[in-house]
Amino acid sequence: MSNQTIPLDAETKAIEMPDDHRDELRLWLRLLTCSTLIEGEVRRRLRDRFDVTLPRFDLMAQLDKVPEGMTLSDLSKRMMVSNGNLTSLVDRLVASGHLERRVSTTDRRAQIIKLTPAGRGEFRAMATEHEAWIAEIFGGLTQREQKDLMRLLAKTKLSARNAIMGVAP
Amino acid sequence: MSNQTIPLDAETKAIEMPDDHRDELRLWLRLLTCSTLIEGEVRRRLRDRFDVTLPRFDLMAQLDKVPEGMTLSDLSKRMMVSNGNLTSLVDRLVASGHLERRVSTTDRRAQIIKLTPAGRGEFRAMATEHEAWIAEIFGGLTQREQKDLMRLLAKTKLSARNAIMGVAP
DNA sequence: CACAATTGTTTTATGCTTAAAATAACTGCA
DNA sequence: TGCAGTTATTTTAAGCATAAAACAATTGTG
Repeated sequence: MSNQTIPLDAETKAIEMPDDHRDELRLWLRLLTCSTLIEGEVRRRLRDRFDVTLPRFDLMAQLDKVPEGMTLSDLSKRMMVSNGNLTSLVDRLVASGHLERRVSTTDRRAQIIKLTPAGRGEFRAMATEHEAWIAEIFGGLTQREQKDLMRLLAKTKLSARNAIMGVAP
Repeated sequence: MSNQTIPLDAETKAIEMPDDHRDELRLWLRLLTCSTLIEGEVRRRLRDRFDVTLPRFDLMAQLDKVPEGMTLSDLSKRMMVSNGNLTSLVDRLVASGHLERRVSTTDRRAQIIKLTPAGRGEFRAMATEHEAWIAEIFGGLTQREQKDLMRLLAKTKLSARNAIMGVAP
């Protein structure tokens, strides 16, 4: 398809370079670094403070938003993880008393998963601290910068989705 | 520590809200969504086009930058993964002929890992396509927007590092 | 030299993640 | 009704990831 870039080094742009995509690559690596850095710190704190993993926290966060609960399939769509993944995750959270599952009355294949009162209480406590951690982590940015970043990330998300889904021509 | 501004923008702010960090939370979730979305697509394409996983690609990318190779410890620092993690990853890539390991001449504990010529050739081919994918994914942003995003992410990285390490007072 | 501390790597136990295959229940329709 | 196709979930096999423990070799210091 494309002619590849001839990797002359950093400052030598005098010579022509048909497809230079290194700026985008740097941008992606920086985005990934930020994400990895923050995610790692959140994992660490959840573990140290509450002895909980991020996947379990995320799962409870989804359920907290929907008090009546939802099926495993709904949950897997919302969390953007595979269905099989959730089976064992939910199992463990049921075993620890955070979640409750009951078979749907209208569809015997499906199960409705929801937080137990205890699970909800525990989650809320964690969520409050979690929110403060995130505020601390982004504290070096001004309101204005946060707003700009938000906008640029929204645009990035759209751009990525188009590249992934294939943009309708 | 800091008194935060009370963001009076949305509709629900008549009632008092002592610590509202929801904007930062939204920002973090958006950053994470972008990162997850792009990473997932890169994984998918690496797998479909080259039958290689992202961790293996990343490992080879690090080694491609240093032709003389490096120790497992150096590699784990650069890749920000645990040492034990690399053991099996390197094993597999040695088995498939992409990597070569030899015991250091100066330190009998250490091993120098490097790409084989075949491994390097294969990696270069993958890297070229990979770079084009990333350019495609970020293609919806103007040069200006990319530059702004780069700057804001640099600042985010700094801010996060400060929160993590504990900023020197 | 001796030996404590450090450094480089592997092993172990545990958990998350996926894709693909298997199982079970539901739905639409001839 | 019967049955093909779809949908909900679980199982399986493989890989990635970590922390902590174990081991081995090196370094620094009295």
